[in-house]
Amino acid sequence: MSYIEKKVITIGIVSELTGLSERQIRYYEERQLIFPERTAGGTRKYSFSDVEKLVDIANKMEDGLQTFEIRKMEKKKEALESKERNRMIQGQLNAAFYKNNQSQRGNRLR
Amino acid sequence: MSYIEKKVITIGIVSELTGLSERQIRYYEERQLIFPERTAGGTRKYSFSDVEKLVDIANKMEDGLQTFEIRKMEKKKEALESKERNRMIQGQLNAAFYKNNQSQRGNRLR
DNA sequence: CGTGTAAGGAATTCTGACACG
DNA sequence: CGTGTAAGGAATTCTGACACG
Repeated sequence: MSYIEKKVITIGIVSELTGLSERQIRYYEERQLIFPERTAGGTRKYSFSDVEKLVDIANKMEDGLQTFEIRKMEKKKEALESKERNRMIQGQLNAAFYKNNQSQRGNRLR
Repeated sequence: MSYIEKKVITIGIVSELTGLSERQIRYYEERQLIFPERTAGGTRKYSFSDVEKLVDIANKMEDGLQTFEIRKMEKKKEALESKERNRMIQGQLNAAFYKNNQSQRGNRLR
């Protein structure tokens, strides 16, 4: 896993990095917009990726969006990405199948 | 500045990431092997780069090196890098000077 | 709905010191 | 020299609640 995804930053630092209050950051978690991990003691840990997402959320909030709308946009984006992944896997399968077919045919010709 | 250099990780997390005790991590700072930043309240903040350096230090300590030896190796490495930087800058200057000379000569020939 | 705040408690971190080998 | 540990205090974070609009 790359550094950008590693959950290692505590909420105070995230607050400084994003300019958001800790209250806001916790609230966006309550609304299922971000998903920090926890230490054994219960302290939240965020990744740089989370920080980026929070900045994005902050921008959308400024645009007057509500948390549930941002949540929806997020889910839609994930659905698109999942579809794209499937399309690529399908492409690989097709390519492999085609290649396999070609070699089968070659065998038959000899 | 890239994420890897940003000082955002507290000592507890660094301890988990490196497997070193907090005591060890603080001691290596005392011996000038790492240089965390501080929050306004005085809490140490480390970067992923620091984490990597700590793992490297841990390996060297296992090899029986003493902190001052590791410190020396570090300084030597920095000196080499500085030299290399200078060499590259000199190279760029030479190239620019040569190019300038060529165009000067071209002007003279016409 | 989204955010500030005061409250009380728990987890985290800090420093300086003593101990051991 | 390098590290563990107990001590006391300060900074940080946590939750649940009340407030406002």
